[in-house]
Amino acid sequence: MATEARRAIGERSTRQRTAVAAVLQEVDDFRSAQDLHQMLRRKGERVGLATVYRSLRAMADAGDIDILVTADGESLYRRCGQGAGHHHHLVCRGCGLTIEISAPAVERWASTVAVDHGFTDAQHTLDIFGTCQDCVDQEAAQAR
Amino acid sequence: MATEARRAIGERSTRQRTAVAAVLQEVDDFRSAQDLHQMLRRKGERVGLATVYRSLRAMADAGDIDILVTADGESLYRRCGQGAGHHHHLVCRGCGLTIEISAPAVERWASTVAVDHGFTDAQHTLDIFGTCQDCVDQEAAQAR
DNA sequence: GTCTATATTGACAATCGTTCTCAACAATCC
DNA sequence: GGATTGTTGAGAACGATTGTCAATATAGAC
Repeated sequence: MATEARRAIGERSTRQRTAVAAVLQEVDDFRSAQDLHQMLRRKGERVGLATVYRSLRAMADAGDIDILVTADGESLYRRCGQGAGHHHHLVCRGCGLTIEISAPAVERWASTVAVDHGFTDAQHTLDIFGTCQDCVDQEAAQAR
Repeated sequence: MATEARRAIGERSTRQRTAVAAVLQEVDDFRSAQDLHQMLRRKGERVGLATVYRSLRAMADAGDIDILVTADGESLYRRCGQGAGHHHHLVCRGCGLTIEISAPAVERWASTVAVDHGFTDAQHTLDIFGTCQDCVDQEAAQAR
């Protein structure tokens, strides 16, 4: 019987978990779990969908990846700068291009707002969505 | 055959739609569609779940209510200050207490960030979650 | 008020992303 | 090698949301 505390998920290194981490390294933008599962299949990696979800959740809990919930409730995942700490995202609606943004001033503002209203343990979400230059150009080309 | 353009949903005023709007007036915080449906039933109003969803979507499209998507993908709805324009929320994780916040400086910042990176048609989401004073007090009382 | 056109409703099926179940499996430690 | 136990996979289950379509109610014309 173990005297140590219960181990967190992600203790063992397995082929599947390595594969999920690897495929996340290949893309720069946010992808859904289903997308990532498809990518793994195409690469010939045989990983169950449930395992993809479990691995992603474990990585998110460990702070190794970012999660972004879309307006229709789907969760998107993306690796983030190791140890980059808290940051936000500028995401292209067309191609998914994602740019990480730091905004210390906004952090301070959010913190102040919370304190001013008597709130403690404050966290916040902040993401900007738009259309990047490339996608604007493409749309213009297609409209022709 | 009508020569006019297709009418938007929400053209007619019905008992059901009035009921959904009324129940939204009774609460100050964000509620799920399922919650609101339950509240209607308890009040004796017989409104189908699908109709609740349709009404909420119509109101959201008209800009009469706010939508907030939780981390687990559920959509929450709340009436918002009529014509208050764009604003953000400070939400209590414990009781759901919601405070509307305006932050012109943040609006400008977000807009600038988007433009600087060549993004157009930018929108953003920004919400702060924390624990309000009342909930902190309650937790402290229970821990005793 | 009556009539008509049609927007709206409701019950239920269908969809979709995500989580659960549990027997089979494999990583780690001895 | 063998035991222990975290992990996996297939499919079922789940929950929120949307689609379907006949029945109904509303707004405006008469």
